[in-house]
Amino acid sequence: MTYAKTAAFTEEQQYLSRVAKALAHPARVAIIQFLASKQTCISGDIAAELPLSRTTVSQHLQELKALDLIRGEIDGLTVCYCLNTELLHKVHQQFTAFFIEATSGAVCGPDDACAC
Amino acid sequence: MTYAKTAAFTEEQQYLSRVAKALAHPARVAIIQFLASKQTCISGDIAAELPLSRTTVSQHLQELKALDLIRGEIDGLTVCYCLNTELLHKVHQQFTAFFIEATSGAVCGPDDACAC
DNA sequence: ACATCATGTCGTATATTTGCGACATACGAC
DNA sequence: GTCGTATGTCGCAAATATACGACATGATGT
Repeated sequence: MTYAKTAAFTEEQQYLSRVAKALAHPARVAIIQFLASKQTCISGDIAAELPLSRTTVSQHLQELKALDLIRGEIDGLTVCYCLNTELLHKVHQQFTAFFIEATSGAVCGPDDACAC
Repeated sequence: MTYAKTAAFTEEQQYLSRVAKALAHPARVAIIQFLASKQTCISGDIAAELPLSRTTVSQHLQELKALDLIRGEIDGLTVCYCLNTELLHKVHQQFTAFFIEATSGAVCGPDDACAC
């Protein structure tokens, strides 16, 4: 991303944007929703469900795994992916805090009406 | 992003990922927080607060404006940016729904323990 | 050991993002 | 009108992301 001056931003801002980037692709959103829809963890069936090649899905999985949003357990021949619900809960709280901070001000009206 | 088969994903997944991409950069998170911190809307002071050139900040503002997350009112010589709190509230609800869906399953334990 | 199946990794082509300088535009003061 | 200020737009270079074929790895069955 050419984050020239990354150090100039808050840790909170950087983490929030990293997680947001993880969700910044419909395939990754779909992967998380798919894992959530199955009560039991699923392996490479994920690739079969998405309109992408195994390679691409694998890369998306690695990105989600890099943030520890999902976990992968090797079960013999297949790999068992599942959501890290604890971390997802924390991330949810952080996003909520951000949105509450952003919506509490209530500066703009529905149409326009800037309070300047 | 080379969204080869974008049509293959849900509208919900696409919108969620678009908003996530808007938050996928610390500068844009910082911009939203900055606008939220000021009770009154601020113009190009945003550029002065960030370690980026006016040009770059302007581009980030355009990206946020493209999603209608922020609004810009021209006030003579300066432009008055403010948050679209209504939309932000809706987006917050959508994110919350997504995270609740993702965390309700509770598949993985804290350490590992896949239920496969 | 060997063949087979499920995954992951590497290399690569294309598309997008990021950042900024240079220019264009628009308003207000004179 | 002219000048100075505040923004936005264009164009370019470098960094990332995206997608996938080809190959490597690792476990299972015979």
